[in-house]
Amino acid sequence: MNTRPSTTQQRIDQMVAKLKAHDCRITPQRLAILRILAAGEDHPSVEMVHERVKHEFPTTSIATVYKTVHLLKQINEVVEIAFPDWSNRYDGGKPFPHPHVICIRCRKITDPKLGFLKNMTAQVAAETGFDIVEYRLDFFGICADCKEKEGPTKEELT
Amino acid sequence: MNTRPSTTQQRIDQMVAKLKAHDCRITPQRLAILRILAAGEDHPSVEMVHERVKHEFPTTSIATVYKTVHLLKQINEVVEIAFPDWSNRYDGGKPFPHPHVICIRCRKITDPKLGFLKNMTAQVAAETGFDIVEYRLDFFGICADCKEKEGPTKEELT
DNA sequence: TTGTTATTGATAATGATTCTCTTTTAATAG
DNA sequence: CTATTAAAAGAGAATCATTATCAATAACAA
Ligand SMILES: [Mn+2]
Ligand SMILES: [Mn+2]
Ligand SMILES: [Zn+2]
Ligand SMILES: [Zn+2]
Repeated sequence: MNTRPSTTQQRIDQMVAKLKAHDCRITPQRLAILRILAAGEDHPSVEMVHERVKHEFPTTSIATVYKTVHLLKQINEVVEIAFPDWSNRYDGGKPFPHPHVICIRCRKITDPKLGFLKNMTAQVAAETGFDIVEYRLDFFGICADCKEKEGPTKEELT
Repeated sequence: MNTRPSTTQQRIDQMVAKLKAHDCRITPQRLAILRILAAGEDHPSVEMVHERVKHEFPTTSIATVYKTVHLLKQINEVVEIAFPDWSNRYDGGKPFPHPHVICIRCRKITDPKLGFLKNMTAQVAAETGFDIVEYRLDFFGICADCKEKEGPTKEELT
């Protein structure tokens, strides 16, 4: 039933280890935040993480969530999917650049399985003379659930 | 010398036509903003556009630039490259989704020529069940100029 | 030329994120 | 187990690019 892949626990352990390596303390709040992020899959916002953490620790400040997420970003243990129009979203399950598919209706964010990204950055580096350190690839559209709910859409460019 | 490809004038004309089709008025300020955006290549921010427009019309408000850029975005005559950390940038030369290469030192933004994006969105649509309406692909790195200025860099993740 | 109405320009408001500062607490050693 | 100390939590103010507001101005059709 509730069988999570053991990789989630492994990810938590990795994150804790990395934090300790950086002389950071493992507080109960941090551990809770970290567990939520490590689960991945749902790409929550800071506010969403805050809501969930409060179930365990009701006095948790949203500032603490912001600070923890920022810290994890610094040490490359979480990927930030930042948006100018709405809240940033986070993926602690795959802490390296990877593409995302984003529903512009319900804002669901998922990780597609794609095979054509092999040597994308190498090709760009050769073409432009840049040293590429990371990339960001987002596809925007309407998810299957939203399509079903309101029929086919014609134009809906953001 | 100053031979611009005639496509810039064509782009200006396209933008003007589209604005008229939407019952928008062509003011001198708008035309100036539009000329700057149509030139493309440099991907300016609103503030940069404002600075340049003021050479022609010194009383121009930055609000006018924001409003014009927003309008052009609505009618799909400019591509917005939005950032959470710094000012958004705009490309009026190629008003359709295309990849960008961004220097994290000097913030130069260029259009790479890439050939592997053929049926990228189709593949994602098939894989995820989404109707993909647009995408965003950014490569972040150090440009050739910046590399030269300060020697090779090891880690510089944002 | 006139009338209508979109646009301008100046300024206030917004809102997610960051900053500041005091209190609390994790981690370590004795 | 307790004391020590620096990191972290929590609360609230500050930031800043962008948006909203509104009176004054001007584009454009008649
Ligand atoms: Mn992801
Ligand atoms: Mn471009
Ligand atoms: Zn959806
Ligand atoms: Zn550079």
